[in-house]
Amino acid sequence: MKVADLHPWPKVAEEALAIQDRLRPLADLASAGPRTVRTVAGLDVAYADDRLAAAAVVLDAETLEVVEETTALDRPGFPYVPGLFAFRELPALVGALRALSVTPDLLICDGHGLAHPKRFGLACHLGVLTGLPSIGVGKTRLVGDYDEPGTERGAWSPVSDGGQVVGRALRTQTRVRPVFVSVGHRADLDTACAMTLRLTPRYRLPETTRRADHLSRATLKAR
DNA sequence: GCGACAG
DNA sequence: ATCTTGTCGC
Repeated sequence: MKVADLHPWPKVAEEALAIQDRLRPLADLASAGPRTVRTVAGLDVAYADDRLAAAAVVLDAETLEVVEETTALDRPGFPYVPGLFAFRELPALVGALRALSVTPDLLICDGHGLAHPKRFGLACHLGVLTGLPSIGVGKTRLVGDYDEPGTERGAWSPVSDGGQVVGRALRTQTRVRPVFVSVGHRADLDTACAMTLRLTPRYRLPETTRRADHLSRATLKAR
């Protein structure tokens, strides 16, 4: 699939922050989620020494069967800095997405979207770059306060930051710690949570990110 | 000055 | 993210 060019890529935090400020207005956080979601793409990155491997796995949203999977190798071009995480993984992720022959209906990112200090996490950034609906499903909180949701699968509670609801703590498995769902681009929070639940029939994390996680690690070992 | 801090 | 042994449980 086609993805907008990244250049110029920032080298330091100051430049990265400027890019976030410039792209933030382009994120569509208001419109309703896609009407029909037939395919969903999971994305993840694995690290080793001075290398990283990104993987994109497209699943049939109905059967959860693999439709296509791609990978891309890269070198760390930016350090890990909370809030600027996207600048570390985006190049590799975009590489994997460009290798895809199909265009997924929704992107499931391993990290946050709106639930970010500048309201422009990885999911927003990737959504703007691809123009595709995207959501963020993180394993831990980055910003915001929230009450522990009920113990049953499906229970959730809002995550608020600066007097604004930026996402939800969603229980995907009964008595298992929740995941953090937030909007990225062209998707609403209800749809994001509904999709997350559809993708977690058995485990805490979406089947999409689990598959992408395995593939990225295997790719790193293979070379 | 002391915590908090996606992966 | 990654480094790591054993251990509890299906």
